[in-house]
Amino acid sequence: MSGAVDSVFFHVDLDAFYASVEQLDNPGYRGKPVIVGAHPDRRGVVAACSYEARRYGVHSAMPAAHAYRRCPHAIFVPVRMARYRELSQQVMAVFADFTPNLQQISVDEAFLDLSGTRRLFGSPYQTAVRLKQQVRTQTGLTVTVGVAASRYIAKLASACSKPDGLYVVEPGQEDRFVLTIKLSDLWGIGNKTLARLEALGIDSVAALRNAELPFLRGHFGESTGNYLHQVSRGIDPGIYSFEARSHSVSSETTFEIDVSDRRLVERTLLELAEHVMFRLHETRCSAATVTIKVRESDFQTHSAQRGLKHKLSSVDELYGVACALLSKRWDGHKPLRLIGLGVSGVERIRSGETQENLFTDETEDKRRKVEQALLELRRKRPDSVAVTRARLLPDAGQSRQQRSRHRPES
DNA sequence: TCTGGGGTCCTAGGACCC
DNA sequence: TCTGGGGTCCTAGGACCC
Repeated sequence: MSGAVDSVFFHVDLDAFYASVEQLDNPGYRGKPVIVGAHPDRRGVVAACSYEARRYGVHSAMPAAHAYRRCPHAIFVPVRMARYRELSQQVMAVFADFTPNLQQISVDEAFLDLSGTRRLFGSPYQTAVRLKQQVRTQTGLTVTVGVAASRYIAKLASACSKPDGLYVVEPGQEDRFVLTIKLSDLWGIGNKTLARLEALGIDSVAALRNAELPFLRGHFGESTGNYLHQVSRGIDPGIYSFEARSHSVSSETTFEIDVSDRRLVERTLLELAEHVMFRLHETRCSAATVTIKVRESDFQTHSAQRGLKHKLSSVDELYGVACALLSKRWDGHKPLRLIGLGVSGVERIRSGETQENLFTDETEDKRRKVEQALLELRRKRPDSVAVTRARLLPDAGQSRQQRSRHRPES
């Protein structure tokens, strides 16, 4: 498999992606501070911002109200995820012209395995220059490319040369390269770990490298200890595997004002159940573990989870489990800031798997068909209110018992 | 300053079994 | 009686990333 050919990985990152798309689509925004995310009057944070906004100290994950104080003349725009996905696909298509070994890890970044392409494309540097040009001419966007013999180092290399950058770490230089990186810029070291490291007198990559492995394992556990030991030496800890395993699907809502009205909380939970279940149907997946999450006014967050003996088959079932879990974690009075619902252990429904196996109950089977029809209808007419369940409409003042007997309309 | 939404992975304790 | 030790599964919470 390997051996003769040196590995070459690109990590390619779209610069200030959401904000750049807004500037691309709205020429009037170019050269100005653009902040994508929540409206400053409302609860929420900055999802992305242009480099012009960063000069005022604005950064992603900052509360929108805070960003407004720092940069009141900025252009605040909401997230347009569908548009970003569209452009993301165009960019990924450009990448695919360079290699079939393409690993997209989020909407705005990807790893490209370009091992063994030297004769075809020239040096990795030349290839990266051409890649940047092609993205720019075909989409109008700029990217930063990090090049290295491993994914982890390639990712660090792109991170330290943004925006519109290109950085090549030559093979064999990895351990020297990581010494130039700030400890806080190592991927996988967040604020908490940083603070704990500093409390131990470790405030640089060099200091981290001097720490013994048993010491790190003792303080941070086996996994994180190994991780810190490896990355401080420029060794790829191997976190980006291709393995297809079960995953999770979730949806959550932060209320504009904290809510203690049980009916409103349950109605929101039902909306979340619909959303999660539709996404499962859409991808022909199923799941058997349900988790709810509540966040109280003081930001204390709790969750409750239950594994089921069978795969979930309907919104009503998911909603039923969610309500049961909710009463475990919420007394029905304390104001809630957020409610969330998720499923895990999500797997593709195998094509050979008959519906009889999956849904023994005939009613369940029927219910699922209705739900799939609803999904289709929504896909064709996304704004359609007609197909919204009666329960979701305002003033659906039914008792919970009535609700549980309620069937999806057909 | 007042903290989104969508994910992944890890840890730790308790239950349960042999 | 006075009680080991290991393994696995489940659940809750936390750290981190984009």
